[in-house]
Amino acid sequence: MSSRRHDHSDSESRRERKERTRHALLSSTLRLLSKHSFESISLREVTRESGITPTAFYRHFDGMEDLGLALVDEAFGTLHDMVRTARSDTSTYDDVIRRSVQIVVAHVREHRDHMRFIARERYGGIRRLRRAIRMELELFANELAVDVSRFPELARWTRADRQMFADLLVETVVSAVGRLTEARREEESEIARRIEKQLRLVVIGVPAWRSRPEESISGISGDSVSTEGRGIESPAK
Amino acid sequence: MSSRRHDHSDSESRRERKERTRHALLSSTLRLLSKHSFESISLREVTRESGITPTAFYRHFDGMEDLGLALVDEAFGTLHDMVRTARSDTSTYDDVIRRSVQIVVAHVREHRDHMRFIARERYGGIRRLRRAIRMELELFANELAVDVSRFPELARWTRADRQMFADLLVETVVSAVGRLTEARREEESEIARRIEKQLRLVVIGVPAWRSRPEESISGISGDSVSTEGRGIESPAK
DNA sequence: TATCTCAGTGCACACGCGTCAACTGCAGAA
DNA sequence: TTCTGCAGTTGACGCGTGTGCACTGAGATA
Repeated sequence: MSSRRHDHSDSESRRERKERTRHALLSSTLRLLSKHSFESISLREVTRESGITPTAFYRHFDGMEDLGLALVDEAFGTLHDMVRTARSDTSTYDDVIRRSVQIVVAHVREHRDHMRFIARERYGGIRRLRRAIRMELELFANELAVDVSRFPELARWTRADRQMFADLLVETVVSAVGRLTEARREEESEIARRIEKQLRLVVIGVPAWRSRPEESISGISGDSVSTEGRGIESPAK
Repeated sequence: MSSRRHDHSDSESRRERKERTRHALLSSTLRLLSKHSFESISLREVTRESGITPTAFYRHFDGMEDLGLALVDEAFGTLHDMVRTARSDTSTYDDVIRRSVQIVVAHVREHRDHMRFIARERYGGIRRLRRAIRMELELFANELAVDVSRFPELARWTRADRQMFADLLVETVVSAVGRLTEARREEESEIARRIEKQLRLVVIGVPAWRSRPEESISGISGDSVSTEGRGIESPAK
């Protein structure tokens, strides 16, 4: 793990040192992000926090936007690991939802800064960052949409409906993650409880789902049957 | 609409002129917000865009944060009007969801900048702004939670469960609003269609809902019954 | 009419910013 | 052992920033 080529290695190789500085830049930025939006963080602030001079920054990144994209990679890297774990665990628990929520909460605890970065900059001021984050989240939703086909109920759905279902789940979780990253420790379990309920409510609607004709959104079509008698009742009066 | 006190009013009163400048500051900021996060917009930029000198800014606001809070008021002002309209319309349509989505889409079209401001700065870098926006959204959710008690099914729920239900609806809509504000006109109807489906899926789960004991989140409790046989089936194998 | 109020101006200040060109010193290749 | 590549430094640049102070001029008041 330490010898490069033959040996004599004493402290650190050149590559290692560079990697260490790069990492310092990333994690300094992450730290600053707990108080400020990415766009309002300056290159100089980051280097100051990392203990290097401003100009040395360019040995690692083209500019702040480039660093931001690297941050997206990093954050989603650990996230993917998490999801892989969650998925393999899944089969051993019959309450998929509860277990998943626990895993998410644990992940937020361990990677709070990464998760905050994702939850925030998804709506942030820098286009390319927003796009990159959204794309990754869409990717998750797509995988999930395929994944849930394992359930017979959902296998009967159209692909589009499964997509919309997965999208709802992902969006709900990401919103909750956003709150979690700002919550104090003792608020976490309350948020966790609520998101678990919300997911459960969504899932519970699955067997009753019946897709509708697609073209009737514009409001011109006459079809206006409410929830088709399977859903909620009409107001008391 | 024009005479102040007796008459002679020619062009504009002092108050009117001041109000006009104030509004210019707000709407300039709103315009700048389409490309940048609030925190990264400078006071000078705003005044430049409004056609006044930087120092005149302070005749209207203490600083940018103060202006931001005024923007929250403004944005939620029009939003409240919208919701009031939506609520009164409700009784005449039996598809509440479809109608509500239409109203939201229309509102986003007409107040795109306000809605983008809300959707973005809800996760933005300035604490007080985030807090103010969240508080207003919570208020909406609370009202909605009370409102849905009109439906017999939901009247039987616990208050906490209605709250979590309203919260899910609000969160889902706000997320969609965030996407809508960035969508091109021809993408709008697709987003609208999806959010309508998502709301419908959530609502369709309502009759099947049964609340659970609250204390079992920590994962120690032995209760691990999945969806109580009412929800989704187990994986195929 | 004369006087007061106050939204907006002009100028100046100290400071933080991103980036440039020239450099230093050391790890690794020859 | 010498040479080279490159992470990091130094110092300077022109520019944008928030804010303080003294001001102006027109609308409101008396």
